Amino acid sequence: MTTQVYSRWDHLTPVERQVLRGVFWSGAASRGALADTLGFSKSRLNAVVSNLVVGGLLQELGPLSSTGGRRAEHLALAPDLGVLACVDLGATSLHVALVAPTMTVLAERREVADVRHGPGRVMQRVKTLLGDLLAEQRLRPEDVLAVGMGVPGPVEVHSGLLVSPPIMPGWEGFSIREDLAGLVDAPVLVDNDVNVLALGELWHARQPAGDFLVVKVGTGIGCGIVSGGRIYRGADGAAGDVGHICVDPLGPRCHCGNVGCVEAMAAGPAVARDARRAAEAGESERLAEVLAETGRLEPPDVARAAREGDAVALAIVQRSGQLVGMMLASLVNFFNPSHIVLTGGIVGMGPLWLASIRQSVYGRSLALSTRHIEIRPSTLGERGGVLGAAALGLLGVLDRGGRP
Amino acid sequence: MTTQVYSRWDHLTPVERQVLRGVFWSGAASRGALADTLGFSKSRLNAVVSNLVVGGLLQELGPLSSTGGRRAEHLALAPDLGVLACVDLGATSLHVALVAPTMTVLAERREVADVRHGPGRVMQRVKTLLGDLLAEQRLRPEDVLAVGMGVPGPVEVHSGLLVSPPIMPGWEGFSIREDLAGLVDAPVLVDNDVNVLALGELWHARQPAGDFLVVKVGTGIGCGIVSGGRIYRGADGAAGDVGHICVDPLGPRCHCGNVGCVEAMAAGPAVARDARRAAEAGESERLAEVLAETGRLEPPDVARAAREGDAVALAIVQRSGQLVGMMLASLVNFFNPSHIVLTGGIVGMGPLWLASIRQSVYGRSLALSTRHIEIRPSTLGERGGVLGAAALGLLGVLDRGGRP
DNA sequence: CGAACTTCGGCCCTCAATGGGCCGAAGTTC
DNA sequence: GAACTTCGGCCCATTGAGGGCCGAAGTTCG
Repeated sequence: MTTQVYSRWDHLTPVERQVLRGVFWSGAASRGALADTLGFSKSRLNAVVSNLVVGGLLQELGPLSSTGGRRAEHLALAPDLGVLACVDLGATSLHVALVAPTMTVLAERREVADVRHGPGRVMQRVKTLLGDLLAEQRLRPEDVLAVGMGVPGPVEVHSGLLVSPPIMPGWEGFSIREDLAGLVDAPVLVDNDVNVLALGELWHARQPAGDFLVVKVGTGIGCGIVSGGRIYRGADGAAGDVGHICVDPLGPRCHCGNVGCVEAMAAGPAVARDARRAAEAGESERLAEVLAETGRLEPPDVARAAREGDAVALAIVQRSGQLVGMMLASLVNFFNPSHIVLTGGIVGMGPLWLASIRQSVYGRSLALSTRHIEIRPSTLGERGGVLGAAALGLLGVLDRGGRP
Repeated sequence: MTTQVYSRWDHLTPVERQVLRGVFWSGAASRGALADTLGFSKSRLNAVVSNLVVGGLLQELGPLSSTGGRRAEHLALAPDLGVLACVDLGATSLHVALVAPTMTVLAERREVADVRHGPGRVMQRVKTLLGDLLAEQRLRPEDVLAVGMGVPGPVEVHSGLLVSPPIMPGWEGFSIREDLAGLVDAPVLVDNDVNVLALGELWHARQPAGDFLVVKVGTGIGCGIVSGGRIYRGADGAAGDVGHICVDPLGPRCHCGNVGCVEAMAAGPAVARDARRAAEAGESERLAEVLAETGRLEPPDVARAAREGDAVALAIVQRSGQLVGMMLASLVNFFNPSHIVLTGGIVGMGPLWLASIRQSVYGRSLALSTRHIEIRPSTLGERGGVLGAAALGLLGVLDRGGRP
């Protein structure tokens, strides 16, 4: 496995890419199923597949279970193709992983980070961690097939440049692609973190189809949009910036300059702020205790207090859910998604918060169809980011040969 | 031109359909331009085109202007293919037209209608008007290539059935397709009126691409969504139902059961209601005069009073614009459209209303990109509906052979 | 005013790829 | 154990795609 790997991907024909995408999406694919899915004749498909098997891009994993006749051969992306280097950068966290083309996490590192420290310090950690993981897996930089990375701000996907990230001062115009070029000689795909999460959910659904939303509520609030099975980025790549949707014309002023932004009223910092205020004002003994004992009061602490019966904490949790739900109700009426996936640190607040969101959304969704919309936490959990980044990197190579 | 026309369309190959779609979208197309657009070699394209010309589906309209060498032949859809029967049904209006495949309106009728009279009475008028127009143009029912129709409520596009239309009692489950089957033996394509308007705008932009919104403000408020150059309908076909987005948690109760719906506070009836209230309360002499003189007080009347300096009328117009703008601001943050097209009766209120909308949207759009979003009235004017319906019918035939 | 250059459309010919048919292998259901 | 299904591999005729070439029609120079 040398640099030839990269060039091998680079010289794939469009049809070969199409077949590999088919294998990626279908998961456990046989030749027959692929031919049906892609609308190929079995001759054509077989010609392409055998070529890819010989070339080492596809592997046969033995027979699948029978459906009444001879068992089909299980096709999968070859693991010795290389690995996907995946980075999930949050506002306050960094998650780096190596993922096989079969979407298995081979190794990972998670640590606290702060994007406000600027690209220099953060990217240094990214490179160090990636290097450590590669060494741990006895892999060389040439073995990296593609790099996928999610960042907590808008990205000009084509160039991979960050554009005016409000919570990422100092990153404006920074080229992650260029920065990582020294580490690995592979395509670098960068996108907004919610888009990356949405891609992860899309992969998890095992089909490049559907219309749904992935909403991340943490330090800020963002939304990944899947329309027709594809990530929707909007006319300028700024779609999904829902944190500054107004949910209360009489609400408090947000740092963006407007009033009543949902992010300023219901995201993590707002919950923490309200809880601290209640604790300090003596409105809630329970919250005051936690603050005194631990010195901090984070959303999960507030949720715990609410579950344990603290009325003030419960009101704060419900208020947050209600406001997020109001925003989501607008989106549901407009976009009519089949479901909404919730992620981000604040989802750790648990079922009370979720119930408030649901109540708020269902109460404001009038159409029969939208009344049954499913609102659930991500099943991918904390690995959603790196898995999405893996899908981003892999699809970047399969869609366009890594040229974003 | 007999029923063979329909069967001729029905037996087109996918490639032929693709070329015809290319001609439809490009407007004034030459062979070379088409080959480039579609990614065909000139041999391939020429083979298909000559076939279509011989078959009478395409026509050559003489040479285009030169670009430095021999002039290209102007290709267009043949007008003797048949006509598109187009119906634009509003909540209170009916617009029927015959349109040539080249998107020229051949004949039209417009009249007042009320969908609440139920499908029987309304569809009778539709059929009568279509029959009149056909007779006037000396066309037979067999000459109708397809029927396109927009209705003011959600439609299950595949079956052509109306689903739970709030302002269309009695239409639930009514099949327009079946109803019109007796009149013409051609594909019948039915969609929500805003989706039809969006299709009209898409055609007017001369390219099946882009991400934008078409917002209709009249009796209700609806929104047609164009995503990636295609009409986006959502998971259940209910997307764009923005009339019941909440813009004021303390607002008045809407007939839908919630409070603060933008439709209940800013659409035509709300403006009329506020104006009448102000007139009757003696707050505005000007409005009271109009009401006394004409016995009515419609949004355009209010706008006229505002332009003539009436402060109360101005406040009503601005309030409506402000509320619509607040809703649009949410959509802009979420969807990041390149522009927003406004249609519907209330657009007749003019520049004062538009200015309020713009001010409200720009004030709440924080991203640099979304600050420059263009908000403008439809350039298609009152014909937007039937032109969109024509595009719906024609594309229905070109996309899927009329099988919706 | 004419020669050189461009652009366009039609035609032909070669080459490749596509799809269908056929067969043997491997399982399942009686 | 026989009949039926399903799958993969192979072959081969046929189609259809692409490139090249030429003539026609215009434009831009000298």
